This record gives sequence, C-alpha cells and structure tokens, in this order.
Amino acid sequence: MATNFDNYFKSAFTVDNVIFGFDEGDLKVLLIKRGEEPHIGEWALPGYFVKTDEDLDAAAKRVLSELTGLTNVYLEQVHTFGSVNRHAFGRVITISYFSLIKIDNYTIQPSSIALQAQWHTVNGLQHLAFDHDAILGSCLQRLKWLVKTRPVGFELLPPKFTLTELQHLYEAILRCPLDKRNFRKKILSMNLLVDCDETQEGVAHRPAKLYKFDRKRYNKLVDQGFNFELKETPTKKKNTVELSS
Amino acid sequence: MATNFDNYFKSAFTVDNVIFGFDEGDLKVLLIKRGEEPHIGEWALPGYFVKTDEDLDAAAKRVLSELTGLTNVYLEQVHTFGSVNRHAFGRVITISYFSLIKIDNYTIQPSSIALQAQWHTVNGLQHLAFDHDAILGSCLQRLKWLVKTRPVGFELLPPKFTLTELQHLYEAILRCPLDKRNFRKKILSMNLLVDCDETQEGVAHRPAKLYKFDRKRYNKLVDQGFNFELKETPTKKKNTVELSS
DNA sequence: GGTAATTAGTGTAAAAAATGCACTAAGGGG
DNA sequence: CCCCTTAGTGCATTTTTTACACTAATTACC
Repeated sequence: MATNFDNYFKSAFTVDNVIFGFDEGDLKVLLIKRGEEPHIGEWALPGYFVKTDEDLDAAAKRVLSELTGLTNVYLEQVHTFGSVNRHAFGRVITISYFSLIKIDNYTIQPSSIALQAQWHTVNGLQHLAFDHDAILGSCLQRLKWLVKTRPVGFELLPPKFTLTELQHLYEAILRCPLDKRNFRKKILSMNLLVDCDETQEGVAHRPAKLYKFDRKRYNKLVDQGFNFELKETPTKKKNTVELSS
Repeated sequence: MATNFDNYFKSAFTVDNVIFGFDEGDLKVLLIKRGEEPHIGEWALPGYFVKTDEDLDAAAKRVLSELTGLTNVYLEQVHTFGSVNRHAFGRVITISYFSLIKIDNYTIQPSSIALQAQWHTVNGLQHLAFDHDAILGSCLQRLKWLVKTRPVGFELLPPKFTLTELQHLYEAILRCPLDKRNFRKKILSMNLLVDCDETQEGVAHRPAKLYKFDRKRYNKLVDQGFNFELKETPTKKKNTVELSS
C-alpha cells in the first residue's frame, strides 16, 4: 500500500520496554548495555524499531520475547516520548511499555539485542542512555499506582509464594514499610489467594504457608467492577494535612 | 539533520486532541466534521500531523489553539494508537491528548481545521471516524480517574461557580448521582475553594453563593503529596462483594 | 537434647472516614 | 402573599483504617 502521506514528516518509531522483576527483596529492571553509538557503553532500556506491519503492542511483545523468551506476560503501554532532540542521530519517537515477569522464568536468550543484558536494582540506579531515566520514572510511577489499584504483584512472584514475600514486594514497589497484620488482613479479605496446603522448605525458622493467586476469581471480581485498592500504611506516620494558612 | 534511520520503517504521526467542555449540565467534546476522504462527512477528533521540529505536547497545544484560540490549558497525553490498519490511506500513528477548557472562553477560530467544529454531548455520541471511538473512550476513562484523584473539575467551569454546578460537573463525568451534603462537606474540607462573597443573579429561586478555586493552595497541597481522592457516593447502593464461590 | 535464634502467625480496641437522611432558608413569579 | 424552586445545613450509624505485642514452629548450635 503506497501511502498518501508523502508530503508529511515521518519519523522512526521504537518501543522501549521497562521489564520489571523481583528478586532478593528488591525491585529489578532488565537493562542492556549499548554496543553502538550513540551512548555506547551506557545502560539502556531494551527496545527496538517498530516494523511496517506491526502493531505497537506486538512490537513490545517481540522485544520482550526476543530478550527473555517469555510470552503471555503482563504488558502495558505507558507514555510516548518524542522530544525533537531525544536521539542524537535523528528524530525517533518511542512508545514506552512496562512488563512484569517472574524472574525465575527468565533465562537470557541468545539474540542480538541481548548480548549484554543484566538485571539492575531499580533503587539507586545510575544514569541511563537517552531519556531512559524519564521513561523508567514514568513506568515506576505507573507501577506504583497499579499495585495500589490492582493485585498485579503476583505477576512478579513465583506461582507459590508466602505472604511475607508478597509484603516485601509491595514494600519494594511502594517504597514504604507496611504493617504485617493489616497487610495480611487486607490481602486475605480480597479472597484472591488459595492456600496450597504446603509450607516452605529449607528455611532455618518456622516455615511459612504457601499461597497461589486465584486468577479465575480475580477475573470475576474485575468484571464486577470490584475495587482492589490497597492503602499504604507507612507505619507511625500521620497523614494529616495542615489546614491553616 | 539527515537521519541515520533510512533503513528503518518510518511512519507519519499525528496528535488527536479530546477537548472536553461542560455546559448545560453535560460533558461535551469538541468534534470536527471531516471534509475529505477517508471518512468524509463523519465526525472526528481534532488532530493534525506533528511537524519535523515540534515536540508532541507542542503539537497538541497547537491543534488546540488553532481551533479555540486558547493557550494555558490543562492538557495531558493519554495513549498512543498505532494499529497497522487504523488509517485507510497508510500507516499513521496517533498520540492522543485530552484538554479541559472553560466552554465560555471558546470562540471558534477561523482556521482550516475548524470549518466544521461543534460541541457534542459525550453521552450518547454517534460513531466517530477512524478509531476515534476508542480514543475518546480512553480519554474519558482517564478523565474519570483524574477527577476522582485531583480537583481538575475547576478547569471546566467559569472562574466563579456554585457548589451545585460543581456537583453537576462531577456527576456528569462520573456518571453517577452524588449526595449533596456529603459532596459539599468533602469538597469544602479540602479548603480549595474561596467564597467570593457574591451570589448568583437572575435565578428564580434562592441564589447560590459563588466560589473560586484557590490555585495557590492547590499547588501547595500537591507539593505536600496530599491525597485529593473523592469517593463517589452512588446514592442507595451497597458496594458489597460476594465472597462465596 | 536443650536452648537460642529467627521468622510465622494471630486479634482487638480506638480513631477516622464514609454513609444515609430531611428539614429550613431565600429569592422570583404569578 | 402564596407557591415554586433550588440553596444550605448536622447528626447518628456503619465501615474502614490504624496501631500494636505476644505465641508458634522450625533450624542451628552447643
């Protein structure tokens, strides 16, 4: 199909994918070291050009699966960045996505993109190539909002997990401590977890119960428009507002 | 600047702007009647191609000001739509924005875009050109979320307004009735409104007090991370969840 | 085998927020 | 002057949130 837009400015398009994982109590993001100019040697978000006949979501999925081999992953478009000078070699507009993966499932795929892929702890990350700091920032903000609004945390955990692991995940994303009893009460009251009738093994303390996420029930509640909001409880801090002045 | 991306697919890209207004108790959106193929004669969102040296937000602002003459308007990027076949004449990726304007300020600008611009009540709108139904839908959803989260409603009202007008605005956006006493309590407790010491004129009933939005105080509270959440109160409906099965 | 160390798991009371509800007040129109 | 219309106001009940400390189960170590 020859386009009729020959007189209009056209731009190259990429997708950049903020791939989140959770390991050792920390929120991680998968970055690749750039092997070419510009920004050679700097860490960057995995991304690639969108193809002629490819939908945007499909491009994001492709980037993810080329890198990790995973499909069927939580993926969401976040924001589009298109400043005139964001790429030194010409105008490139990028559509940012984030995805949530279970880090255990991740095995590096031999591919051109993935030559230098590595997980990085999100907190305290160095400067990234291009405007990827801003992209990561906006995805983090979205994830923070999402986790308070929908029970997506499960996407980042192995199929069976303990409530403490889940709490640590929430704490890592929200970056605030939560009260154990209140957290459990709230999570369990949603009835989204199924007790596996199993316990942790190989730990040097009382083993915790393992739970699974009940996706069917979740989908049902979503259909009913149920509100999953989870309010944070930054222990020992009042959230009062100055009404004076 | 000659780009280095000659080997990559490039696409034309546009911004589409969902311009919301509020009048006669209804949420409105400004649409234009297409004067050319494809979709000639259908109603569409105002939008235009982004220029070579133009940032995305700037393009959205340009579309808005060419059409309405307004600048300094609430504007937010929402989502990018880029299905391969969304435009019959070639691939066009569009970045959608929405803006909130005070409908009184709107005077149609003589411009090529605006030949056939008209306000339409959002509720019960007919089919729009291209995928503009989906674009409008996502902007509506975002507005709904925003109005519950931030006091942006004021952007749609004249500088001085009554609490009843404000309530009707919220009801129009959220599409549910609110309790008058609870709504007023909640809104006033945020201390964002200033009593103008004036009342309505020319109404055939008890005149209402006029209020102004206190933007300074709002900015202050935003800095403090204050939570403006306003929960809806769909009168006489319990929000209980089935815990069985 | 006993004890120390470590994390799991549990309930209640107080405070804050949300909800439901109905009458009086003020002005214009006839 | 009465009627109509919308403005404006408070309280009691229910629900949600918050703060908080001890016992239980297991391994490691001596």
